[in-house]
Amino acid sequence: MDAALKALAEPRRREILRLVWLRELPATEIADHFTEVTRSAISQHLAVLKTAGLVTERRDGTRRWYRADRNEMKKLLAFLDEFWTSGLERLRDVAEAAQQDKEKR
Amino acid sequence: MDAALKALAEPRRREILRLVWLRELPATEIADHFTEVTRSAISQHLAVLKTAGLVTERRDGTRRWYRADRNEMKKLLAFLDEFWTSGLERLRDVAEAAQQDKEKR
DNA sequence: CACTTACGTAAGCTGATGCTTACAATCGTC
DNA sequence: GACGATTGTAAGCATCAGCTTACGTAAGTG
Repeated sequence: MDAALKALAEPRRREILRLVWLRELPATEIADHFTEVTRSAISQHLAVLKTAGLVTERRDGTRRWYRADRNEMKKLLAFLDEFWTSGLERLRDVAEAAQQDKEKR
Repeated sequence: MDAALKALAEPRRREILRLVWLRELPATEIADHFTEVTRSAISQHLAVLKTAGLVTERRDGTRRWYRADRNEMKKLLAFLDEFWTSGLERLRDVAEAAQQDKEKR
């Protein structure tokens, strides 16, 4: 989850994720979309996305097909959403802080 | 928005954001929550969060009070959500890719 | 006006990260 | 089995990011 967030912090990787969001693509074809960077760089980005769980790899002969693992993105959204929803839970911490304030004075 | 995502990729900054999510806190008090890092480091993290628009700063005498700007997080959630919802829009790209495939063969 | 408190910031170190240029490995084809 | 295609990977480099220490600054306090 932490890895997913870090992976998404990179614009190039977000672009890759967009490419394989709705369709499966072989590595070369993904790399072809990026004219300013080497195929090797894209390969490394794909590795990061894969270990972050954001894409899956399927081997077929000499090709490797990549596709977005939407489930991981779903988890990420849930995690960030937690910042909102579980605010109530953190009221405990607020209470503690208020107590500490009191003790300080 | 890009900056916000990068800012959130750092665990320490997420922790800070949690601290000021529901209440306003002065810089020193925020730093006190982190025993493994210097106050200076936290100050720098706060600067990052601020330029990313994730927190706001309010000066009062010698103190600076920080608080989460939930609006920015909302924008971020909307952006990530777009990965899901506007999948249809990207069908255009899929169609283009299919066309290119055809031409290749 | 000295002194303290509450902070930001400049300088420098170090490890991570994105990139390129080799090279290696695997699979299909002739 | 040689060869081209498709891909990962190792090595090296430059830049970035997080950290510390040291210093600067502005506002309260005696």
